[in-house]
Amino acid sequence: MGTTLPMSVTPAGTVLPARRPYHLLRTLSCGQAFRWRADGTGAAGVFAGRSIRLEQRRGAIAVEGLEGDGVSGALARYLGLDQPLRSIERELGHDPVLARILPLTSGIAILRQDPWECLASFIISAFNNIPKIELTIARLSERFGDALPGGGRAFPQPAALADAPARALRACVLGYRAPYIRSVARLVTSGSVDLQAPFALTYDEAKRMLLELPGVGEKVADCLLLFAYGKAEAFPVDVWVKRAVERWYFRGDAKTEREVRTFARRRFGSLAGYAQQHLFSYHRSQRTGSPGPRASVR
DNA sequence: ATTCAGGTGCGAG
DNA sequence: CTCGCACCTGAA
Repeated sequence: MGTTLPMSVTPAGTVLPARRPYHLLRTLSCGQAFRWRADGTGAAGVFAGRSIRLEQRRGAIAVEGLEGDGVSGALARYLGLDQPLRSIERELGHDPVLARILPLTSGIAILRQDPWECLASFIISAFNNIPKIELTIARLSERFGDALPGGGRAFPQPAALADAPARALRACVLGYRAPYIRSVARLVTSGSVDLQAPFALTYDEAKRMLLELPGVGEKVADCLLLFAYGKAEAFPVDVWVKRAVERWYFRGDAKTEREVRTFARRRFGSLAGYAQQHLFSYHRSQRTGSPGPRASVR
């Protein structure tokens, strides 16, 4: 899917075309990535070693901070601007539950994140809560990430974490996940694990490989397959999605994690990942009250 | 104080 | 192979 979308560069910055129903803030704030800071109209974060800010305005994404870097195409791909959301949501809308939810969650694309950052981030997410996940990743970046030209820090390179003293990792509130992070960092740094490999593998093959990594179980593996490797048939089952599926598809009857995953992949097929995002986003917004899927989650 | 939070790795049956 | 449980840590 190496798309080359048309784009334009103006003195004000770069502008990427975004087709309806693409929704930038919903995409960046539904738990796929943990470093974007929404600020009402847009979001600030790091991409390709630059601190940038994004803002959606009628059919386009305005980008500040990326002038002349020649990575606009890569950014468009990262943001999922090339994904046919209209037809995807039309298809998902055949499901009565999703048909009811979609008006509130429409426009969520699947990000194409860097595999390493995604791996480390979702290991950290295990048995954790979002504010603390964000805190941990922010501290790791501040302490171990490369300084960026426009201020801010990159997500830490594997090598930076591979050699990190246990004490320094503890200061980032990693808790019991610290050894997992250091282990995967060493595996990647040493070359014994190739994080590019899953791109060329099938969903099942790639999942089998990822499950070998310390700290990576079914849920984290599916997050990686979906958010980094573009395997849209992945359906990560976390506590929120499990509850949502039990409630809306099984009248509240308890199901095992495996049953939920099997059910979803069967029902939604190659679009299971999108279905998961809508279910997760909607259910979580209900539980946590406002601001809802449309706005930022601080 | 007790419970919960976007699970995973264990050992036991 | 399924099931039950401990687990860093901070906020409610």
